[in-house]
Amino acid sequence: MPLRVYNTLSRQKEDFQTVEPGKVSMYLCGPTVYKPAHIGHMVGPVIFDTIKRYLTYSGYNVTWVVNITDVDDKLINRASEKGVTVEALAKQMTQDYFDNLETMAVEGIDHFPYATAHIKEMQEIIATLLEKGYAYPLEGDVYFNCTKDEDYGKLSGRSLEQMLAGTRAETHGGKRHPADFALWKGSKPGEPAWESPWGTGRPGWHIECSAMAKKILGESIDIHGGGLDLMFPHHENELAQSESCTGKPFARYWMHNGLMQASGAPGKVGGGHDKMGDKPADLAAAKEAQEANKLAGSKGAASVKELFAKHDPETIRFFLLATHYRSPIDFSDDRIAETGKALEGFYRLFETYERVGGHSFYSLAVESRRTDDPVAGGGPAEFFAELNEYRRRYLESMDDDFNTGGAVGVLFDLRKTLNTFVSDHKLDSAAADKSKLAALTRGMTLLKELASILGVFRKAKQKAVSADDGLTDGLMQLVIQIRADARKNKNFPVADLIRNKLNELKITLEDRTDQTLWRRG
RNA sequence: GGCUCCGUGGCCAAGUGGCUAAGGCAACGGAUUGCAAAUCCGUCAUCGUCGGUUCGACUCCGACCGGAGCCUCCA
Repeated sequence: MPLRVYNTLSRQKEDFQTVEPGKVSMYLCGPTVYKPAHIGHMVGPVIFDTIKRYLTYSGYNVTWVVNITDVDDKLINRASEKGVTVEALAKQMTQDYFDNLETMAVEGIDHFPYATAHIKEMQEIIATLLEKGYAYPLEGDVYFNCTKDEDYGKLSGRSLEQMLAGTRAETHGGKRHPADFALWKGSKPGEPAWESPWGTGRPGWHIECSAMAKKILGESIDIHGGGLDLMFPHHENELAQSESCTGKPFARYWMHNGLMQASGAPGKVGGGHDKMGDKPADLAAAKEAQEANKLAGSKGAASVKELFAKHDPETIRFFLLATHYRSPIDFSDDRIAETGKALEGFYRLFETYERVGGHSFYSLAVESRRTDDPVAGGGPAEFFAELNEYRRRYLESMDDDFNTGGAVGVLFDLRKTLNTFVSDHKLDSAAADKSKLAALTRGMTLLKELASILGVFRKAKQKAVSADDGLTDGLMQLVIQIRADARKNKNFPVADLIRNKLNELKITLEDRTDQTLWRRG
């Protein structure tokens, strides 16, 4: 079955066909670097990182661009609030963003173009648009002429008439149509500014992406991604500018990820308000309620760094991928903690494998490209049949518009099968039939291969390293030894006392047939 | 008011015009264990409501109810 991708433009899944065979160009709208990233900012990168991993696995050569918006009203305002230069703030926040991406195992981004480094390219597009009559200057600004663009609104499904009806005040008096948006803004004193044929100023928001995508990826790209909130006006405008400029389709597939929502956010009164409607009072109340629901204004807005202190980044990544990318996700600590529990079983399996197989799960070498060769090896045929079925189901899910939620389910099935294999063949004991080991290794390798596509289980988790670690381990071995003696002598009250006290210290003991294991938590 | 979208077991969540509607968390029963832990086996849904289309719908259409996002430079 071929890969199918949901295209916002057509509102349906389409067969995936690239502009150039074998190559994929992908553009994702990046952050405005004015404050530390919150979890919502990680959703797009994690999802598109996974998409890139899967496309690469499927044999495509992918080039992925994420822009950095380092000139913008919010940035200017915040810099002046904090008394630092726009440049310094942007640099600091960009670094924060990069750090977070690394922590989240987002590794596939090939280019991070900066808006301020592409002013010339933006001006070229604006000049072309002016030349073709798609733009007009107005008092030091330059506006895009929506009326001139016949299919304006095709991405978000809005018509100019509808927008006319829905628009309220605050539009620049001289604009020809309220929907017209700024390509170039004349600058006020003290703001970052560049020379231009239309006076000193800075670019409008939308033009950046058009210019950088065009420069790095070309006039027609394969995938343009972003949060659902960017569909209108940002993507709509980007699309309008780019296509009006080049006369070519800008992006084949527009992909929008669902937004993270803070569940249980204060003021989540939902429902009671008739949206933006009638009376000004209601309007204010509705707006307030809406603000409260926004991630940025609620407890979910804790910076990702704060979140990393509470949850393993791998758990967070898994949590994001357990739901379909187009669905909204309710964020809450409990939910992530639940995902953490679900992952425990995998880590336990990896430990078991290391004990049984003699080497680390993480050191297994996996296929980096998709192959049609059946998973095979010496051992029970039913076992291999199951492995093949899991791989088929996994790939089928991913081929269906990157259904990571379905793929995650397969991972859990595979885990169960591997655990069953270990327990059926008593591999986790001294009397293990070592000939079954190769089969287990093949299964573990498949698990690693499939998990790698999601960008999880790729590296051993960093253990909390501290100066006393050697001491702790030594002490634990001593305690375990003492308890083993007690158990041997049927002195269970002492053995249980030790175990219970350790539990209170958040240490869990696991008595196996030939040894006792311990772990924190 | 306009434009998108969603409503699956206690919670989260995948999915399909027709075999027994994935999986996770929680719960319960059992195996295992000195007792636990871990693991395994088993139990746990008719898919918001009402109509319609169809031989047949949870899956298509309509209405209604409930929820979300956007229309106002949040990813």
